[in-house]
Order: sequence, then structure tokens, then C-alpha cells
Amino acid sequence: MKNGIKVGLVEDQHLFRDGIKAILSAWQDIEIIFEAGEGFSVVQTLLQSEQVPDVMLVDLSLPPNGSTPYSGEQLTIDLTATFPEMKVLILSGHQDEKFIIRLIEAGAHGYLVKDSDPLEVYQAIVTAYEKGAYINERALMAIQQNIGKKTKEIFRSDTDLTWRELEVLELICRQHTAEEIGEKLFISVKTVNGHRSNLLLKTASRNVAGLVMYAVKNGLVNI
Amino acid sequence: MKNGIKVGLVEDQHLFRDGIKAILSAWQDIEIIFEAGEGFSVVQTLLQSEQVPDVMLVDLSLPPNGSTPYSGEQLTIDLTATFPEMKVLILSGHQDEKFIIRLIEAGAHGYLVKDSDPLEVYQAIVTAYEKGAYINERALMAIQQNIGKKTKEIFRSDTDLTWRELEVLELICRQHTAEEIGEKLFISVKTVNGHRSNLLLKTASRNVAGLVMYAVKNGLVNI
DNA sequence: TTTTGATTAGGTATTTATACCTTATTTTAC
DNA sequence: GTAAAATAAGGTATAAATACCTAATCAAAA
Repeated sequence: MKNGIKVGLVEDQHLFRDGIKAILSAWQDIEIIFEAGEGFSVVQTLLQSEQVPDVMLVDLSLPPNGSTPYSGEQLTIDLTATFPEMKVLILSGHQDEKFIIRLIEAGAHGYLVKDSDPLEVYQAIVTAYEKGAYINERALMAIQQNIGKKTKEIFRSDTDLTWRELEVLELICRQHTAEEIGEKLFISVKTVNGHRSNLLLKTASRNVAGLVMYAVKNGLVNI
Repeated sequence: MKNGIKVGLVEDQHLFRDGIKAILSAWQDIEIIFEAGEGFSVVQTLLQSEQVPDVMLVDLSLPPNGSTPYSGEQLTIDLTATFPEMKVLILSGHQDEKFIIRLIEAGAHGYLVKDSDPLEVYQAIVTAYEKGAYINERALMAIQQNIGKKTKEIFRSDTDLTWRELEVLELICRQHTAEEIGEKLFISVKTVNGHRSNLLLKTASRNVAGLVMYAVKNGLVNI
């Protein structure tokens, strides 16, 4: 247990969390010293803790916890800003390659889909710790395809939608009302409706059905 | 290992699968004899196998595999029809209570969210095996709330949509309003709204966005 | 033959979406 | 440094969707 790689784990699904712990316990050079079920309090907790993980596994789709949405992306930004030595590995349920770029821009050092082989998780941890990053073949290809463009331009180039509009569109597809979207994004219902109006204009849609179809056609939402 | 409860596991996320296996291996009276990453071939495989699980853990959100969507709900229906002695426990990522009713109608013997305590999974397996069902507090509440309301209709409702409902769904996806749909199909707006209500019920959707997503997921509309 | 399910149609009420405006602040681009 | 775009927020409407009822007709299945 001594001098092993100190690993942290932020994952809302309790079972999954324990599962990963069980899997990783097979390797003596890995030691899980931190875990959390939501992202909001992680940085604060670590700042008051005497030891900080070398490698942090972060679930990309951390759900809004009560009234405070705190995504894996935001946690990645905050973690890498606060602990520059820490390596952040993203665990993603959906393998939408577009997210990889966003997460890497946010500071992530690696990207794993949850459907990965357990061995790959171990390898990712060790590689990220020793070499500073773990990029597998799939992630590499996604990066290569989008190289040269900057993150936000990726979205704008093939969709013409802004960042905020994409966020709203995603939530519309997930069946949320304008009011709920406003609560999730901390903006007024009026603003949400403004974004939706722009979405309808830009996508040449008549209503939500058109928006959802557009999102699906352009791969902007995970089916 | 002998005379333990034979457990099967159908879960597309490899890590999660191995995690559950690792967790359940702590109990000697449980033996995992079957696992699969998708649902489509499960029944066929089991029919050709010499031993069949007593309890099967099924991921509710099995993704469409290639061109053949095969949900956890459908797998539950097929499993309980083919192996009447088998107990099916649903693992659900989202705790949408509406699904509980549908899954129970499909033949499930228990419903667990993935955010459950590991101990609860073990207890659910044993209880389902010994007593035939495992209903926890949350599931019970969901059932109680819906009983007497639309429950009967939900129970009666097939996952399958009728021909007319499919026509309406198609036109909804094409951005038509209820009034337009009525004109196209030569029926009253009221009738269209009736069909849409049934569609919302059958697909467990909140609004058109959910209907469109359902249609896309199940290949009911050309993207 | 009885029953069930599909389709049709209506009422009433509420909620949500959509259209069309204006304005201010901040970010980004040139 | 200025211009343009993105973001936020508001008002005032109407249109559409959704919820929750009932009920008639017809065809198919039991």
C-alpha cells in the first residue's frame, strides 16, 4: 500500500464506484484514497485534506445534485486549476467523441468509456501518472480529426449553434421544460426561451420536434 | 460454490459488469454462471446452455446493438416467458418511477437503481430467489402512487404502438401540429390528441421531445 | 356471442411553447 | 479600440400541447 499511486474516484453510481474499487484493489501499486458521489464538494474537501490523489477518475455525467448541477467537465476544470499536479481521467458512459475535445480542453489527461476493459483502466491510471496522459486509439482519432480547430469552433463549424444553445438543445431533447432548463442552467425562463427562439431560427424548425430531429441528425445529442 | 444461487448478468458496460461480479464474489452463496454484454442473444444462448440462472440481473437501458434495438424491457418479457422459474431483477440507471410499473408488467421480479448499496443487490438476489420478488421501499411507493390511476392502462398497454399511433407519431416528428395531423389523416383534432396521449403513456414520455427521441431510438422514423 | 382493443370524437382546464418586441452586459473578433 | 456576437432578461400575446375526463362505433378475437 505504501508508495502506490494515490487514486481518487468521483462517481455518482454507488455500485459502479464500489465495482471500480473492487477491480482496482487487485493491483498493489494502486491505492484509493478518496471517493465522492458528487462533484460539487470535491475541491473543497481535498483542500482540507492532508493528502491529494495523484490520479482522479471523474464520471463525465455527474448528475445535478439537488439544485446544484456540477458536471464532470466543470469538476475537471476546477481540479486541474486547483491541483496542477493531479491527473484527471474521465469516465464516460457515452462514447461521443465530440466530448473528448471538450474534456481535454477542460484539462483532462485521459478519456475512458465505461465499457472499457478493467485492465485498460489500470493501464490508464499508471500511464497517466507516469507519463502525464493516457490517450487511447479512439480518443486519438477523435483528436486528430478535430485538430486545428478550436473547441468551440468545432461545434460552430458544423452546427452553427453556440455553446449555450447546445446546452439548451440537449436539455430540450431530454424532455425538460423551459422552466426546468432555467433552473438547471441558473438563468431566467425568458433567457431559455430566447435561446430556443434562436434555435428554431437557426435550425429552421417549427417546434421542439424539429429541434430534436435536428439534434439527432447532427449527432448533438446521445440517443 | 456448490448449491449457491446461480446468477446471470446482462449489462453492456464492461466495467460495471466486472464490478458487480467482483462485489458479488464476496458472498459464497452466489455464483455467477452467465453474463452478456447485450440482450439480443441471451435467450438463444441460454436455451442451448445446460444450466440456467436462478436470478438474472438485467440492465434496463441496454443500447440498440447495431441495427437491432433490444431493450431490457423486451429481454425481461422474453426471459420470463421462456424461463418461468427465473427471477429477473432490473438494474436501472435512471430512477424514473414510471418504468417500474412497465417492468413489473413485463415480468420483472425486482427493480434496483444502479446507485444502490452493494449489500442491497445481494439482498435483492437472495430475496428474489427465496421469496420470488424483491420490492424495495422506493419501488413500492412508485407502485402505490400509480395504483388506481392509470396503472391499469399502463399494465394493459403494450410496448407496441398501433398503426394509427405510428402514423401520428411520424407526423409529430415531421413537425406537424395536431390540427395539421388531423387534416392529413382526415380525423378530428381531438382524436389526434387522444392518440398523442396514448403515445405519451406508452412511451413513458413527458412531451413531444420524448416522443421524437423514442421514435428515433426505435427506428420508427427516418432520420 | 361476448369481449376486447382500436379508432373515433367530444368537453374543460391548465401548462408550455412560440412569436415578436426591447434592452443591457459581457465576450470575442477584427 | 471599436464592432459584432453571445448571453441575459424583460413584456405581451397567441398557439399549441398536455391532463383528465367520457363515450360511441367497429372489427377482430376469445
